[in-house]
Amino acid sequence: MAHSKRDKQTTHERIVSVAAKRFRERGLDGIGVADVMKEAGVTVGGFYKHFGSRDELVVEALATAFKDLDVWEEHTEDMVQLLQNYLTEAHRDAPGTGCAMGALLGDITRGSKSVRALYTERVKRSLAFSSALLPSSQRGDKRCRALLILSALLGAINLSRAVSDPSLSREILHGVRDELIGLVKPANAQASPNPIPGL
Amino acid sequence: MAHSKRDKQTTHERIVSVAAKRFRERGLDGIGVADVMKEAGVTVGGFYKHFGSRDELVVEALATAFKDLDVWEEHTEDMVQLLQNYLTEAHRDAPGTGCAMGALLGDITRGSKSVRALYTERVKRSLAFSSALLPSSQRGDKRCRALLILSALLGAINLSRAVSDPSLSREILHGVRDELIGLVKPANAQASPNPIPGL
DNA sequence: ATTATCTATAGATCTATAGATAATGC
DNA sequence: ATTATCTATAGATCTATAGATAATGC
Repeated sequence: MAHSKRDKQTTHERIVSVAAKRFRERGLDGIGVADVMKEAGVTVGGFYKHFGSRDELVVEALATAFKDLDVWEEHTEDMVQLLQNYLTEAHRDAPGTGCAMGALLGDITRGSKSVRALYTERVKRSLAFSSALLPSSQRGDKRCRALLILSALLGAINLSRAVSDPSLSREILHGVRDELIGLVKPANAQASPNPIPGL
Repeated sequence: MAHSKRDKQTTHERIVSVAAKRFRERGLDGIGVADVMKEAGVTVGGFYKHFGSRDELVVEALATAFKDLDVWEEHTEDMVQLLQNYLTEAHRDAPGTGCAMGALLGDITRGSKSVRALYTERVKRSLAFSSALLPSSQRGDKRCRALLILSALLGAINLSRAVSDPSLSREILHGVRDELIGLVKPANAQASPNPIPGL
């Protein structure tokens, strides 16, 4: 026990990293500080030397979880690729390392002011990112299209995790994915603004 | 104290009714049995004469909350009407009496087997209902379109409740609503398979 | 001397149970 | 006599704090 200042920082990072994972898996109320500390390899007593309150950990963990989204966006080149990566069984089954906006969607409403503010900023960033990925020739407003896509992605990943029927879960992921791809794809014959006669 | 069998039944219904409202507002873990009993006008000690466990109350309350959806569906004549009623600020601000699929979306994943099974059945009913409302001439699969609409509705209502910026919240509701209406509308010039001349 | 972490526990909250009380209903 | 509800509490869990311990770092 009683290590250096440098060690304290890595301990702190370990605590936040464990929390960022477990909160996404079990919800913001789904794991207590004692269990987080234990999984980080320390005991509960030191917690308040690291955080002023439990909610401070929640805020830090949320910020850390959002970093995964920044990385995700950096590796995303177009909207179809984003849709194909987001709506997968692998993502559905790994909420702890997946999209925190999705994993915590339902928890945020009941969260603290700071938690909601942080989440709100992340939503704004995602909307800006999605808008920028959409083709400018798209009919209608790019902003509204981005709002629809974000809502559908968050709804579908949550729904696919909620239902207990595996084949329905798969159907949700693939159905919504294909439907959204159909909306953003450079529009083949079917959906052209100038319909080709006979189709 | 100590009323008739008839009174027990109405007490039971009052407990479930309070729970159906509060669970939607605060989540399945957001209110304890003591507070539910108190709001129903009884004390906590009688709880286990009404329910075998807390989870039994959750299941009954969920079933009761879903009855509001049955009523909603009965009063819904077309998809545009459904979208216009669902994605409103009034609905966003009244989760306790609103759509339970939306209010509890994020909680179900961590719910009991019975809770998830009940939720899953309700999702299946909603998908069948939405499919039936869609015009059969719609390009693409009606089933996939219904999956997209349900995901977008649940995602948007949750997102509008989560964000702390009121104007963003409004934008989500109205943007997704208009975008979905654009997808299902008997299609003006842009996307109609059988465009009516002059419309 | 300071401090990072430890053991121990206070105090709040929650589910579930035990036993008492006062009506109902054969 | 049965039973619907009551008061009271056991036992588990959780956040937060107090004080001890054993390293670090001036």
